[in-house]
Amino acid sequence: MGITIRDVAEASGVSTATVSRALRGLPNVDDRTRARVQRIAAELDYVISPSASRLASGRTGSIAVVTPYIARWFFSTVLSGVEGVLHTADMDLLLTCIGDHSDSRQRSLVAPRLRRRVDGMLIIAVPPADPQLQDLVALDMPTSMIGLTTAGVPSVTIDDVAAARLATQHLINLGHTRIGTISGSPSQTPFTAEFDREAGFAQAMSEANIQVDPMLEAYGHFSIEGGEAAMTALLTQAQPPTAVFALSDEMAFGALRALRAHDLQPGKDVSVVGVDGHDMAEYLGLTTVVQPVVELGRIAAESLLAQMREGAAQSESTQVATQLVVRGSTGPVAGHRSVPSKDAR
Amino acid sequence: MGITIRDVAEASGVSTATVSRALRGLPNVDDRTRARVQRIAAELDYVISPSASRLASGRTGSIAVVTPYIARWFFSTVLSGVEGVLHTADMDLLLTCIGDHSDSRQRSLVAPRLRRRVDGMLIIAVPPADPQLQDLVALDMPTSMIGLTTAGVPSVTIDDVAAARLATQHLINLGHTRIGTISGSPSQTPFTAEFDREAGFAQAMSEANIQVDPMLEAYGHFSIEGGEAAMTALLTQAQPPTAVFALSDEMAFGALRALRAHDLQPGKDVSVVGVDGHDMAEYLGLTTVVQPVVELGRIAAESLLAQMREGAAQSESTQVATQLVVRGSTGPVAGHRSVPSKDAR
DNA sequence: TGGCACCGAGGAATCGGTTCACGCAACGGC
DNA sequence: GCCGTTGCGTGAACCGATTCCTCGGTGCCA
Repeated sequence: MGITIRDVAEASGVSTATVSRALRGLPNVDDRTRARVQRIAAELDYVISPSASRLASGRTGSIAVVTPYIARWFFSTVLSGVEGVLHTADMDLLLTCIGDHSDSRQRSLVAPRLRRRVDGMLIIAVPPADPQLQDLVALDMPTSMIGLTTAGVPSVTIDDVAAARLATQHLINLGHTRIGTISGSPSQTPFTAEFDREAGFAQAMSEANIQVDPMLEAYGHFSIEGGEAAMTALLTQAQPPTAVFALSDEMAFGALRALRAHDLQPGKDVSVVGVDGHDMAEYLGLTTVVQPVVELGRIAAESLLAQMREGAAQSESTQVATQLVVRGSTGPVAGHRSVPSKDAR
Repeated sequence: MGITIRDVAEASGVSTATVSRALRGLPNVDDRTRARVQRIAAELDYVISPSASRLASGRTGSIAVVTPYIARWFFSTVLSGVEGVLHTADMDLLLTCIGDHSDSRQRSLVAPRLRRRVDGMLIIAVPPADPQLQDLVALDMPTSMIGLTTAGVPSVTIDDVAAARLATQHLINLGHTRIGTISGSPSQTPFTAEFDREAGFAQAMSEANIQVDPMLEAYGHFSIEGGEAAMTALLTQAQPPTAVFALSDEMAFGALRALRAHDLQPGKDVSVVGVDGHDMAEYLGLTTVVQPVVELGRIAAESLLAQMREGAAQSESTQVATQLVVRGSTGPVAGHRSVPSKDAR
């Protein structure tokens, strides 16, 4: 059925060893021999058997991408960046979702499955507390993490503290002092970003000597509906905030919707700022701190490949810059003269 | 280094053949023997080598998913459905993007790469005219397509003609007669869905004896910005439409935005209906024909697995039902008494 | 001219499972 | 008591590359 390396060897009158070397561009092959082998391989429509190659060499030529969600914006966008790099590097991309379809007893089956199957892993923003994460790290293979940091594992993230500060300072510069937050949830397993963004918010507030009002903290569970509910809760307070920092764009979207439902105008009656740079943020006129998500995936993939090439030597973590993009959803507090210069840093 | 099947065989005092059968649940193994082997394999922390297994058996245990986009809503959502099924079936999911990163000379490299690497393919909504598509089909392996039909290849789609009719009839029932369309583009390589949705629109119009005005056709390139531009173009006509059928939700989103920019109220001044059931449609109050996208992926994956099990025998194509979901973006034409009963079919 | 390094190439042992073709018992029916 | 099954297992031949070791030949230097 299939053409094997032996067929090519016979047809070109050399040994399989030479064919192997010729086709892979290894040295110790005469240029003319190499050319002939390549031509004959092409004529025969020879395709190498990955299984055999893997077995013999011990390398699988594939990378696992582990993610808690596939369809969510952040994750699929990262994934597209990853795929681009892996594709050009001629690596197979094995997609695995650590999700709820791994019911209780099935959980932690992901790690063993990956054992002899891939040469490296890319882990996208799994909550640090996820029990599967340890199993994965324990595999002790080249790994790079995205939007998630763990001791000893190289990672690519944004500076979430800085991003949150940027967003908060923007509101402060516009004169807001009653600033609410919409964060995830106190009970749910949090993402790394959640901690840091909360910390960044607190920092910015304390730097500006503004007291954080615990009444102005609401939980949006990182979803649109959650954000809407959270904003509604904030609006029905005795002293509602004049501005709100949502820890994610999706929650900010929900907040915008809640405002509309209350006949309030974003950026005028209440300001809303998010973090993420979601595709729809521009569409909805949301001011947000944009992170280069595709880039995150690309860098992590490149870094993983480098790590695999150079050996475990260079395991550095990277932080990518973010950028505040001001749109209509934020504006000066009533009766305040804005200080736009401060935002431009 | 690694524990091999031989180690397990020695430790349990049986041959490798028996270990292989015992661990894979094949017959001709005594229950007690099987239990012992399983226990010892677990104790030794034995993990089978996929490469060796693949080489020997000829099966790869992996499925390629080929898609033109990863980050776009439809594609990532389908993908998540696919992943769920493949994961539970214990199949590896190889993700490949047929994209622009395959520059001219690199193109069509996707198909040969897949040759001896996977047991089957899932192809998501590649434009039928894409030259790579033929190469893939020519591979002649178990395949299932999603949102795309090709002769001889089983596929899972919605009835796009019916979906478009549903959307159009909804507008007609509301009394609209000047109905515009926002479709892809006359020049761009079209998706299968594009043809059918246009056809469905035309059908519904002719059934209602409404003349289609060629002036009311605009091109939105299946993007938000495109949809916005298209709607703007429609609005600046001498006789703008009172309702618009957008061939995709994303274009409909753009249309809504254009309406807002012109201070027109969706569902009151101009009605807009889309097709897709995009996540954000509910958020934006868009009336749309919802297709069960995750389900599409699931069904296609299941069908592919069945096809691989039963041999090429049952290669049926499936059409999944859609549903009109009415929201605020559509409403009766000024001075019309709506006939809601007709929508309920 | 002898010795050495190097280049191009071949032989053959792996890599770690799968599976085919049997072997050996025990068992049941006639 | 004999023979045909049936159930469990074993041996060993693959699967199709990779790669280590070896080897002949050539050019270069001493």
